Parts: sequence; structure tokens; C-alpha cells
Amino acid sequence: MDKVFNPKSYEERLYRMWLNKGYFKADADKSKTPFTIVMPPPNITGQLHMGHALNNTLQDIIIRFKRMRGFAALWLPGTDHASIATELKVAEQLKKEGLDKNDVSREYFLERARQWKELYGGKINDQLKKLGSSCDWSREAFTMDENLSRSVKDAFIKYYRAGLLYRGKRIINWCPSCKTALSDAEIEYAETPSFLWHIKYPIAGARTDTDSDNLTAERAAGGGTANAGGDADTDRLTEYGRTGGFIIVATTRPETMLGDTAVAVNPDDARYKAFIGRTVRLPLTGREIPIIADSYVEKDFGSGAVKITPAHDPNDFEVGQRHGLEVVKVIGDDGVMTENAGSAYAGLDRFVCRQKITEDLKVLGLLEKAEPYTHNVGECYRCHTAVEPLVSRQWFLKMKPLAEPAIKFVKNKKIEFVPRKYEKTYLNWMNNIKDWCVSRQLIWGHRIPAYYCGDCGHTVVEAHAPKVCSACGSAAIAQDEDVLDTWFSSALWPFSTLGYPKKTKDLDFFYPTNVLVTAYDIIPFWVARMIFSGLYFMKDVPFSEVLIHGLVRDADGHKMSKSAGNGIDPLELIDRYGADALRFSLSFNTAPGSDTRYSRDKIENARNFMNKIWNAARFVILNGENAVIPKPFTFRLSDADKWILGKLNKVVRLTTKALEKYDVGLAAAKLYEFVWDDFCDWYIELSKPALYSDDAKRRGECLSILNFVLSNILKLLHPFVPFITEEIHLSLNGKDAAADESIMISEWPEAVKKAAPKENFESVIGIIKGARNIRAEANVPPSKKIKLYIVCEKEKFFAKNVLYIKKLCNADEVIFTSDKSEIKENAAAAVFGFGEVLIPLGELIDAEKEIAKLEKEIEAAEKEIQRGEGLLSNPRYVEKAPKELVEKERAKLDGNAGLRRKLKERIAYLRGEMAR
RNA sequence: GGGAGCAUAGCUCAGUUGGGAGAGCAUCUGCCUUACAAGCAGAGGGUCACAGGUUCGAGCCCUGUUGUUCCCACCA
Repeated sequence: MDKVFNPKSYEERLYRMWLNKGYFKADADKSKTPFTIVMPPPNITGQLHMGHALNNTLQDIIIRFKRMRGFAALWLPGTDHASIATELKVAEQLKKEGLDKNDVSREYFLERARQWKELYGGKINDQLKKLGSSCDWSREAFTMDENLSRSVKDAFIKYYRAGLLYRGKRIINWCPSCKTALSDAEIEYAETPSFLWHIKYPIAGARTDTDSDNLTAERAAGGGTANAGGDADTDRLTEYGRTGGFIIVATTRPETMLGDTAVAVNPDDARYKAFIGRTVRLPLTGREIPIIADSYVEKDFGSGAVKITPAHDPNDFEVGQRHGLEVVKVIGDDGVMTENAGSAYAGLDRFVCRQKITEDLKVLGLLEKAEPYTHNVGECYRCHTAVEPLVSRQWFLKMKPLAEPAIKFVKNKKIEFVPRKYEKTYLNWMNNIKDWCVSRQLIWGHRIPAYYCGDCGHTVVEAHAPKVCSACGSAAIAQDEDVLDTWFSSALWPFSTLGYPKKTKDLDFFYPTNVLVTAYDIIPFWVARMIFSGLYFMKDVPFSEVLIHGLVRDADGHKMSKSAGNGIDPLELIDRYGADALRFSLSFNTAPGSDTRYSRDKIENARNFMNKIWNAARFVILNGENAVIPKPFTFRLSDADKWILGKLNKVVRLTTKALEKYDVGLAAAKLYEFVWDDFCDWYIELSKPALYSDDAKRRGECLSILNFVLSNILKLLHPFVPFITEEIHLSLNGKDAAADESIMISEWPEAVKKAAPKENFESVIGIIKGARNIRAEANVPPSKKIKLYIVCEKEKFFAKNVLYIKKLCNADEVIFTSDKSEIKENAAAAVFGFGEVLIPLGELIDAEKEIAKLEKEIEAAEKEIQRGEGLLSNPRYVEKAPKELVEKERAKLDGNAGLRRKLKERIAYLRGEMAR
């Protein structure tokens, strides 16, 4: 073994070795129980970030643990085509070559996208390998592979035939600059200061000068600053009930008024009740539109009356649907006003038009006021152009029938969320679900398998294009231009990757999968959709558990992101500290499901721990050279051996239990504590007297236990830190040919028998700690040897372990006594489990200081006594609290009373000494 | 606006069914003791956000308040 811990010297080599030996491969081996995890497929545009590192570390810990537990453990990796993200990258690339996405053919674009995927798509998987991910790369899947594309087609066709897919008009978010539809997730909201314009809409039949003809006349006459008729009209504004008045509507987007097809008020709004069913004359157009009642309108916002523009607002669109309103599209795909906007406005940019309309309304006296107003404006996440909601034709998946079983199976605990609280996030979303718009106006993705007849309009949904229309026989058949939402194929991932729609052996064996590991932010997008898809196509849950983890944030609690520049690059961390340190830092000191703030401290601490393990192993291996080492448990165990084996048993149980519950944070913490505190700080130190002695037999026995505990530690730690544990495992067993196999395929440790210590070895440790404390407080130089008195009744037990005490306290003389009065020296004392430790300090002792210290201890003891007496004198406590607890309290009280007595004796003694 | 979470040591966070508050980092003191200074030994540090309630007993359960974070919607 190298003298220094240097992960770079072995990580790559070991990963290659694992790959070559085929340890990651999982077969449908009927003699074993399957355990399956499908990896959340990273985007092919992805670069490994801390989120991926956390996600995949967790999965690798679980799958390595299960593999060691004897399962046919499959971790299935793959990548996602990431429709829009990739399309943007490719379009960007084309742009650099002076090409516009819209000017090249579909085929050319797809070819370029495929090339892009070949070049960059595998990058993230190479990065996952650096992390140590033990996935079965032979099964690596891609959402646009032939098999998976077949699943997508199959799913679409089955949904369609079941009547769950329909085509309809809906408002979508459109970027007039990129000229593409955007999904909700691709919109960013920015607080933008603007105005809330209050516009007067004349009740039809009233005398007004609002027709566009009049406006033209007004302009021709050179007017425009004031309107003579305006003042008279203003008087009428507040008198809603009077014929010939106005209704005031408030809007942040005046340009859309040209497409208004109604004004809506709340049905319970007393101010407007009388107007419902009447009409207003839409200013600037002269169109007459109805006043309708809809509960969507809030009485207290703005004027309480809303202009309804079904073509350019999602909510208005729904209102329009409910009331059968006309949809007038006044803004085009390019953000320019259409002919429907009228001759005065057609051809204007939407924002120029807004300006002109407010001016025109002012001229007409129809602008009541412009109130400063800050609101959220949706922007294209890429070019930050304000998105324009537009009506278009899309495919929708009916969600209600699919959501129902998806809710039921979670409520019935057929699928469990870990931690439990995320079930609420899921159910909340499922219960409020709307039909899913699955079509996207993009090129890169799964093209919708729908064909339309150019002659009769007949629609056919088939895996292959029909030659002629089945309805009219025409050959003019064209496929739908759109592709499917990326999440449509992701939703099928747990079974499409295993061969669906074919009934393969793998699908039969590995489905349903066991646990899905992902961050909470994609529960709605992905987890929910996999659940209803799995239930629909496989008639079974896609996984029985969902392990949710949090996000990795920076030291200040902000989300790590490229644009903010606060991200830490996991590859750089691996390079500098090693993959194991990165992995351990992500599993240690974290709670399931909550975000972690990540800073350099954490990985440095983890690296230090790796270094600790490395050196402990070196200690064991170096001492074992040329030694005859018997098999463990073939000899009489020392008290220290029994103690460490008892501790090992405990940590085996705790770690196993924690990992069964996927609580890696707890498992890591318990292992850390055991390795560092119990094994390194105590057992290794305790082993030194034996190892440095001339007793070859005892030396071998001690080494036997050291080897045993160390090799168990390595196995327990292996899922967390696979590289270092493998490297040490191979060195440790270098001489033993049978054991010279990878730790990856070794068995998970079980608790051993014969380990429980007969006597409480903890009190030996107590003695040592007490003595060290005295030394430190009294500033006894570490090199100075001391004399130690142990006052207790169990001399035999401690005498057996006196070597440890001498070594670890640096004492050259240990004297046992049961009668303290025999000690005729000036000494400082400490109390341990069964008695007291005294160290004669001669001139070094400061009696005053010692007395002060003892008095403080008496104070503490008295507080405890008071507490205990209080409790025990309370009859309700004695009556109701568990008996063992009451007994424990009584014993404690006795102990404290004894302690107080001893301390007082001690003070009296010191005072006597001082008087002398 | 709807929903969820969080509030514990200077910092980052654990704390299982209610039964005397823990870790890592940081701080202070002393040590290169032949595995490890990326280390060893020792020490200090908390009104468990606030106010009530249930209970013999509350960091934990209930109600309210304050602060804070996230998700969804995006209200003209």
C-alpha cells in the first residue's frame, strides 16, 4: 500500500477491473430475487452537476448494498433526448453556420441532431463512471432508440384507441422571437413595472363618439388633446344603473382589446347585475359584444369587469369556451397585429400597437386612468421575449381516468414515498390534474403517429403511414408535423427500457422495479406520469417505492446554477479529493428528502475520513507482515476484543437497518462514528501493547481481530465509498487466494456471536478518560509518567486490563485499593462507572483549584439529586411512568448521592492537607 | 391566491413510538506519542423561534403568532 492516500492511483484502474469482470451486469436469474432501479435519464445536453452526483451516489449505494445482500441487482442507465433543450443547442449550432432552423429541411435538422447526440450524448455517462456508478452499461438506453420509440408509438396508439387522446384547440405559450411553442416549464416570470389601464366601454345604445370613423374625423380635424364630450360622459361613470353609461374594464394589455369578444363580470356583483345580458360597443372597432357573468371574475380586483380576449389569454380562452364566444386572433405568430385588428392597427408590432391604442383611447376620452402596476410577465427562458399566448391545435391526453388509479395505488400504499411527506405533493398534483397537452411544435423528438387525409380530412393513428386514406381512398396523406412532449417517453421509462411492448424475459423478471430515486422537483413532471403510465400499460405499479432527495444548494442556500456561477463542479471535486470523498460528503450529515447546503468543508471532512481509513488499514497491514495470524474466534478473546466485536455487531445491525430504509445519512454517520471513534481511537490504541510485545501468540490473535473488524468495516463502507474499500480489500487479502476476489461480490456482514463482553469494558475507557482529564487540567506534560490509584471493588477485572490503562494514560504504576483512606498522597480525582481514579500530583496540584473544581461538581450533583427527588416524590410520576424508568431514576439518585459524599470527602481531605 | 416544508451550539445539520439535547466544521488549551498534523489528547459552547394547551413528563403531540424557504397558479 502507498504511504499516502492517493485516490488517483487506483480509481480508474478499479473501475476498469469491475467492468471487465462484468460485476455490473444483472441477469434474469430466477434463483435470485430481483432488485431493480431505473436511473433517471440525464439529458443528452447535460453536464454532470452536483444534483446528478447526489442522485447517482444514492442509487449506487442502494444497488451495491442490495447486490452484496444477494439480490439480482439491476441498475439500468440511459439518457433522454430532451426534445427542446437539444433542439435549441442544434439550432444554435446551425446559427453559427449562418443557417436558420426554419430554413433547413426536417431531415437535415434531424441528421444534425443525431450527430450532436453521437458527439455529446455520451459525455455524461463517462462522468457517471468517474463517480463509481455500478450500472449495467450493457443495457444503456436512449429514449429515441428503436425499441423505446416503438414503445412510444405503441402507447400513443393504445391511448388513442381507448379514446383517451383527442385533438383540440387550446392556448399555448408562444415565443414570437424563437417562433416556437414553449412548455410551462420553459417560461420564466419577471416582475415588470407597467400600467393597469382602465378603459371605458360604452354600453351599447349610449350616445358616444367612439366609432373608429369618428376617431378618424377627430384626427383629421387636428384634435387629440381633449374631447369635448368626455366630461359629460365622465359624470355618468359612477352611475352604473343609468342607460347610456360605460362599463370600465381594467387591463395590462390594451392591444388585445381589438380581439375582445365579451366583457365579463362576477354574477354576484350587485353593481353590474343589471348589465348582464346586455352589450357594449367595443371602442376603436365598433363591434358589439355581450356582457356575460362568470365566477372567474373577482369583484374586488380592478373595476370588477374584465375584457375577454379568448385568442390571447388562457383564462379568457376558458371563459370563452364556457360561453361559446368567438375567438378573434389579432396578434400573429410573429408578434405583429393581424388584419383582424383593423386597418388602423394591422401590421404594427404588438407593443407599438399598445402605445397607439392608449393614445387613441385618450383622444376619445375613453381612458379613465393609467394606474402604475407591477406584475409578472412571462418571458421565453432563452431570449427573454415576452411570451404571447396563442390559440392553436394540439393533442391532449385525458387525465381524469388515468389519474384515478394512480391516486388509488398511492393511497393504498402500493407505492410509498420516502419520506412520506412527498406523498402530499404527488396527491395534490394528481387531484388537480388537467388534460395533458402532449404535442410540441418541434422537430427533435417522437413524431406523432397521426396521419391526415388531405382530401377528406380523415385522421388515422397507426404505427406506419397508410398508403391511401381508409375513408376516401385518396393518396394525399400527410403525417402530423408535431412531436411529442419529452415527458411522454420518459413516462414509459421503467418498462420501455426493459423491452416493452414486447413481453421479454427481462420485463417479466425486473418489472415492477423496486425504488425510484429522484429529487422532489420532478414529482409532477415525471414520477406522477410514470405511475399512471405503468398502471395503464403494465397493469402494475412501475416501482413500489419512491426515494426523494433534496437539491444541492450552495453555502448560502441558493440553488446552484450555471447562470449564477455558484455551482461547484463535481468533476473538479473528484479530481482533487477523489470520488469516494465526494460520495461520502453527499451522504454524510444529510437527512432524507431535504436540501443540503454544500461547501468545501464537507468534502474536506470526507477526504480526511478517507485518509483515516487508509491509515488504519496501513496500520493493520504493516503490523501483519510476517505474523502468524489465527482464524478469528479460535482463541480466547480479550476483554477489548469482545468490546470491539460487540460494537461492530451493533453497527452492523444499525447500518443494515438504516440502508433497508434508504436512510444513507444515518448509516454513514453510524459508520463514521464506529470507524473513527471506536476502531481507530480506541481499539487500535488498545491493540498496541499486544502488537509491540514479545508474545507472538497474543500478537497474532490481536491481528486476527484487527483484520476481522477492518474487513467488515470495508464491506459496510463499500456501498458508500467503493474505490478505497476495494483497494484496501485487495491489499488486505493479498496473501489469501480464496479471498482475493472483489469486495463488490463479497457478502454483506452479519452480526457475529460470542461478541458480548462479560464485564463492562466501557469503565476501563472511563478510567483512561478520567486520568487523561486530570492530566490535561493539571497541565501534566504528556511525556511525564504518572502513578495511578484506582479505588473500586472490582479489582480483578481492572487488573486484567491494567496494561491498557498504563499505556493509554502513560502511567508507570497502577495501584488498586478499595479503601481510599490508604492513599496518603496529595491527589486529584475523577469518577468512573465503578469507582474513582486518583493521580498523586505532588507540587503540581493546586489544592485551591482542585477544591473549586470539586465544588462545581458537587453543585452539579446536587442539581441532579434535586431533579431526581422531585420526580420520585411526585406520586403521579411513580404511579404512571414505566417501572424500569422509575427504577433507573432511583438508582441514579443513589449514585448521585454517593458521588456527592465522595466529593465532599475529597474536599475535606484536601482541606486537611492544606492545613498541615 | 392555493399547497408543502423549515426554525435545535458561532456555521451546516441529526434527533426513531413523548422518558435527562448530539455530530461535523469553527473556537480555546496542550502535543510531530514509530497508521494518520488530512493527525492525537483535553475543554468551552444551546430559554430546542415565540405564546398557550394536552401529559406525571414535550425539541418531539395540539392551537395560535412571527420569521423563512420551496412548489403550483400567474388574477385582468
